[in-house]
Amino acid sequence: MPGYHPSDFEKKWQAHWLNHKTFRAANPGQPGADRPKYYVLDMFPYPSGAGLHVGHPLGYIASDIVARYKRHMGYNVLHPMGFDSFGLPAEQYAIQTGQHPENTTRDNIARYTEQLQSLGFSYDWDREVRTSNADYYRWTQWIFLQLFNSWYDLDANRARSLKELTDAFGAGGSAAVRAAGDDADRAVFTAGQWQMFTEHQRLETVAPYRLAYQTETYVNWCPALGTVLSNDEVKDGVSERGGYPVERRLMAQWMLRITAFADRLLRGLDQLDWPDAVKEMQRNWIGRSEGAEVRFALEYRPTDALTVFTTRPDTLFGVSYLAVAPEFDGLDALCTDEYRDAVAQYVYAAKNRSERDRQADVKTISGQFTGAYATHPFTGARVPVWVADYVLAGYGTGVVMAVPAHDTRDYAFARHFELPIVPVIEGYDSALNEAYTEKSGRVFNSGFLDGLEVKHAITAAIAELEKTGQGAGRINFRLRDAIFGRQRYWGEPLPIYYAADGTARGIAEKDLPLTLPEIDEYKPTQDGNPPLGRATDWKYEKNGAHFPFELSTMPGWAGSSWYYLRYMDPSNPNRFVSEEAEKYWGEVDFYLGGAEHATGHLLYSRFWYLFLKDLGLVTGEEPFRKLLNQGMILGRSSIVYRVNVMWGLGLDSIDNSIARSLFISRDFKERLVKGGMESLEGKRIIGFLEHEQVRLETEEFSEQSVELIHAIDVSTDISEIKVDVSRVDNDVLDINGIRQWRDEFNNAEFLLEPDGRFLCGAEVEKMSKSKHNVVTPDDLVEKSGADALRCYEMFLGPLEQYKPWNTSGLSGVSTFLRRFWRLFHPEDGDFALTEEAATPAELKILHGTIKKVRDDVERLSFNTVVSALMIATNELSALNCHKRAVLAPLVIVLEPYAPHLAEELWAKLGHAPGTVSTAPWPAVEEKYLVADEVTYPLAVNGKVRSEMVFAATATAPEIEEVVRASDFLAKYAEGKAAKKIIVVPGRMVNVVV
RNA sequence: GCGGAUGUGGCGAAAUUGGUAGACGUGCCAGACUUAGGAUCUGGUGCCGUAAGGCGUGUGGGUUCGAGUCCCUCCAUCCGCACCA
Repeated sequence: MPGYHPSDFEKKWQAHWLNHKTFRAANPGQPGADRPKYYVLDMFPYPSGAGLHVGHPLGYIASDIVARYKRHMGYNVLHPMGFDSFGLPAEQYAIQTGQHPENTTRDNIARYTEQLQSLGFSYDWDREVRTSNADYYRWTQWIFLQLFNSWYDLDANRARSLKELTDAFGAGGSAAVRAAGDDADRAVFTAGQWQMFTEHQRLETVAPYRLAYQTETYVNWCPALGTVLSNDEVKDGVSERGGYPVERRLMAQWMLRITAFADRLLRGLDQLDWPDAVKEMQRNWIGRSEGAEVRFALEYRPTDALTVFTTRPDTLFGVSYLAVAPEFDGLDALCTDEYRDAVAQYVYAAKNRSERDRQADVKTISGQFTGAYATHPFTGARVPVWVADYVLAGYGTGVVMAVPAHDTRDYAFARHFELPIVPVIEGYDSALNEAYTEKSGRVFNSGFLDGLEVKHAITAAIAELEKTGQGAGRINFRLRDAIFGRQRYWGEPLPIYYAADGTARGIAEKDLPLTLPEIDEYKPTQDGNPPLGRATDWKYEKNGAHFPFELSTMPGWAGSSWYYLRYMDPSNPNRFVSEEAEKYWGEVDFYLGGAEHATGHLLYSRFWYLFLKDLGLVTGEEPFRKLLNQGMILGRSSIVYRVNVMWGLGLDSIDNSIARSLFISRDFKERLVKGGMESLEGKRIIGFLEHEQVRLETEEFSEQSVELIHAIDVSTDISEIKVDVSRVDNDVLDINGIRQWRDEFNNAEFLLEPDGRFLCGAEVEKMSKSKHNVVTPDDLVEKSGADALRCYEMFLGPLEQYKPWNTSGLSGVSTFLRRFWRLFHPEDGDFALTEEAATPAELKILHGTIKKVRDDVERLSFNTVVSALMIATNELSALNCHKRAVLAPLVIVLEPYAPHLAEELWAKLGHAPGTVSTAPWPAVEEKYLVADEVTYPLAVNGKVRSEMVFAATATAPEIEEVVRASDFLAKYAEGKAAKKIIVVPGRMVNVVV
């Protein structure tokens, strides 16, 4: 039977592609690798139990279009897919059900794979990676070991191996190196002392230099999940996943020293072709700020000092107090006896306020004087030291110098505690009741800084601090080292064991992978250990002895920080990626994914890449050259409105005692809201009750009604119930369908619009099961085909935008594909094309379309391509064009968007199956692109007076001639002869008289 | 508060360098054809107005012969960060 039926061939081609490995990317040495490479990458999904909804494929479709387009352009395209398969949801499910996360993960991946394949993506499935496979995470563990065995040399500004560090220690002691990290944690020793160190001492000495290290730190502890969360996994004081409360807790944690790379991570952004929003977020997250470190000697212990970080050393003469964070280390020692108790009390209260409370109410000003005084480095004045919870322990030194006149928070604090406010920059006005925070103005009241502009005062102040040894210029970063351990099961085990002397050591490379042990339950142990504490035999065997393994596992972002490298050489047993493959594929040319990974995954990946580069393991500059964020497709929830009414048949039969619920169509709801609840009593509401075929009215009878139902009371507010969107079409509720959906609707009454329909309200929000607004691709593919869905998702609008899903528009692209099909099947019969030569009109359509599609894909404007193809199809239909010369090239142009249809037609055109994807992009013949005619505005002395149409091929002299000969000059230039005629090609003619 | 983005018909949107605003698609209206279907085809559809005509790209202003597009002002919505010294 003829006609366009995608189900006839879509599955066929998908199977063909899979069986023939049509989209296999060639690695160096394989046939095809001589072509230029192009690497198109999707952010791989976490395979959740819910499967894909229509929002998920949006980015995959776009990247697939780019991949397919690049194949036509002659590239060797790497376009892989895999699964980020370690993660919390599978673990939570495992805790609840006892199911091994491996099983649920495997099932979910199977479902994802099936759904992805039904959409016709051109992935090279041979390269699939799964982060939870031991073959994969062995290399995640291996990279961790490299981090564990490296340190960061500030002089060379790169990561280096520990061997080089210990060599340096042996030659020059601890003074021989400058390393990233906190020197306060590190021992000072000479080369001679190093030589005498035992192995244990050496390991202890080296530990605080490592790029993967353990430390006691305040972490976000989530009791409900039994694990530590990173800052970006905590939103508003609750966990991003699950929404459980999160508290601050001091714990020993594995950390990665990402801060060592802060400056390079910041500077690298400049050369990336990424959305500004993402780059800006990363800059913000890294938070570089220039300023100075200033030492304030303590009055009673002049050998000790409080060091502050400030970006405003120019305001030093305006300091009226110092403030330290409640968590500040030497706080207790700082206090005078008189104030010790009060301070302790304050600190206790401050610490017990949860992070959320502290953030929620920044307005409340609190603090406590410590009794201590420091000495001002320039004036020698006494500066009181306070403790205040507006000072953050984690930023700078945990101590600030307060300049109330020029800082909003200091100002509020000083007003509250009646501390002095000393203006030192012109611009402060005490009458305004606010600080003057502009970074401009002239300095006064400030000794040697007087008269300087802020900018110069900053340099001068720093110079003075450095001269007197009381401080120095300093650059501070907001970025914190990344916590790298999770107290949970479903993640990569850290390849670490603890030797008899208690030191943490990496396991030998030959013992990788360290595979997850089987355990009986996935919860933390009774005594609060991570789930791995349940494993029996979780011990490292070395020389016949057994040592305990680390119990925490890696965070979710470990595996995703390097997966794009594994795709290059996915099954290499000897190396995480071979040198040749890494060198060949290089950087990812085009990376597509959600903006939610802006500061997590995308920053960690860059960090790992820079680290691997320092070790000489990768050869590019950055992992992802070009990045694009696809927007989210939102659901359109359908809402029905329910009121409780008392009602009966006819006036006499009202049963006052029985309130029944009634579902009312949207318009009645609006009337009720407008008129208030009384309107059901006071005003006529006419509508049909669905199954009784009578009118519901109030007070007044209607002549047409056979039986009357009186609503006499509305006892409750209108309640809104979200209903399954698959039972709603264009806001019209399928009442029979909804009756079967839920019991509460089964015997419900529905008040209909006069035309007999029941309308739902709508709300646009994230797709989620609980809102019943999820639309899955499966039914749509089944009904309209994958090609239609692909085209439609692109047609929806600009890729980056957030947009609501609306299934009804799908019919438009279905029609387009059917029409395209018909160009090849005249009269909707058999495949038949004529061999006639194309007319100029047809060639104009053809070449215009080839160019338009090419240009639009190049500039990543995916939506306008669909329109262009629709217009071409409609125009060729109107011309009744069924010519091979015109239509064959269009099949290639269509292929990235509708690959199944293209394959089908390509085969019918007589080509070998599966070859359309590599057919060269048709050449554009420019001569067919020009317009027939162009309208020129005609102006006299720059004032437009008229317009004239010229042939598009008309030259400037020809146009001048026509203008001169026309009555234009006589009419608008009052007959004056033209001094000069200026022709702007395609734009305008200006006559100067 | 800081940073980023976006405002165009009933709806999704287009207009790539300033040059006929609203292409294309939905939705709606009318018609054709049909053993009424969520099929196909044709025409119409920015707003006001019977019409002539007028008004129209968030607001107000500016540059220009000409502004959705460039400049300034304000407003609204969304996203990210947020006591970062």
